[in-house]
Amino acid sequence: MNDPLHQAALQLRQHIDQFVALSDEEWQGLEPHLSIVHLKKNQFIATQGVVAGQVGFVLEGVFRQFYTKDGEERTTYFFFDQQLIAAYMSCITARPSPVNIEALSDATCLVFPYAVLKALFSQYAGWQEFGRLFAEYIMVALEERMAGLLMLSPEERYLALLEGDQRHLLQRVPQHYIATYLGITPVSMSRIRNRIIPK
Amino acid sequence: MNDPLHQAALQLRQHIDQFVALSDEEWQGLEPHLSIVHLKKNQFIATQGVVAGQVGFVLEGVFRQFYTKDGEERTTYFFFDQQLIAAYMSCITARPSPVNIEALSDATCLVFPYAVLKALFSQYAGWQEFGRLFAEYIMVALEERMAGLLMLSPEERYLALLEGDQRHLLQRVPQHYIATYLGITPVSMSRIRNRIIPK
DNA sequence: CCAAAACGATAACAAAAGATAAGAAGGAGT
DNA sequence: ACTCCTTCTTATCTTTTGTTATCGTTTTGG
Repeated sequence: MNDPLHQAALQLRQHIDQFVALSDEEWQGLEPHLSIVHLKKNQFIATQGVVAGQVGFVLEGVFRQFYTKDGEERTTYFFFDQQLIAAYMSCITARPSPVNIEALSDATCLVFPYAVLKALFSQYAGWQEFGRLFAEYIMVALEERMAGLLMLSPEERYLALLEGDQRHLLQRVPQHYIATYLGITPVSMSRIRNRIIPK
Repeated sequence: MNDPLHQAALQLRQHIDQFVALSDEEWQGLEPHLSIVHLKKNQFIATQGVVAGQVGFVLEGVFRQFYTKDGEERTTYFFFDQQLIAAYMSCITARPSPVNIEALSDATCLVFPYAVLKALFSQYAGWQEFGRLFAEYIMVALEERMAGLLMLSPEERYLALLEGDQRHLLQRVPQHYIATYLGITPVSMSRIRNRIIPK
């Protein structure tokens, strides 16, 4: 019995159960394909221009997903413990990933091939439903993110971050990454902080 | 036989077939619940604060989806012929819609209750798969939209619109709606146009 | 057919953000 | 303990965008 792997697998199953309750048989479709990967700080688990084929589940560590353009980086998401992580657009479309995903700390992930998940979608009703619910979940998150970028000023976005579910993010991630996450420069964010805090 | 309704239903089926090939039986699960709705210009089919329950399919007309905040409007999407249309986030989450959807012209839609679709999801594998693929489709579109807002300057966003799949949009929609779609003011967009066109 | 409203361009000014550079503070690794 | 690198702040200058208002033009509705 591979104990740490099994332990991790249980955590993943628990996470997936928040979307759908899988039968043991359905779960057995995935479990044999799981493995554990250790990553060092600054290591990439997805690279721009490369078709992504792996899905991960963060056991420990912090990650950022970001675009680059003309040497500039814009962070689109942060990933923490107990979260599924993947260049999901690339998996779905089977096209080269537009984004990179980088570990911001030493990290441990459970990983499995997207191809396995895709096969499970067509094989088991439970997995197919998970696929829908998971996509819907991401969709809602993206909609809210887009609405924030479209509706709020940089200052309002920073305030929203301070007061939102993601508050913990500020303690665990360098500020210049957060700045690009908010669609502004680190310098500008520093000014905003200055404008806000005194009040 | 209700001919115009049946004709419209065929169009919808054809559209859905682009995601999955439904069996006749699966299709029959939806068809009886379809009806046709005529809308006048400026009429709303979804309203901020109200839980959305209907899904539509545009047979004719143009729609915009927009947020309001402090009396200001920001357009998040435009809908045209042969597209599914709904305050989908609200349907999925069963929470009050954050957005309005308004007809920009007189319009005709095929409509059905989301509850029917939801029931079909759990009843038929084909519909469940459609649910996943449709959510993934929207997800990819939202990701690209978010990336545009995060990575591109207003001018680049306008250029991207000029050269993108949505080019036709410019002919069919008033410019001040497009401006808020790009996350800028109409005045600013007018300046951008001036800066661009001479070249 | 006419009056009112909507639309788009433009100008002038204010506010905000970007670019760049310099410097302080803290950590990591040797 | 020391150096180097990263992170963050601050200052200056420039550019862009927002705001407000005005003015033709077009569209709409009565």
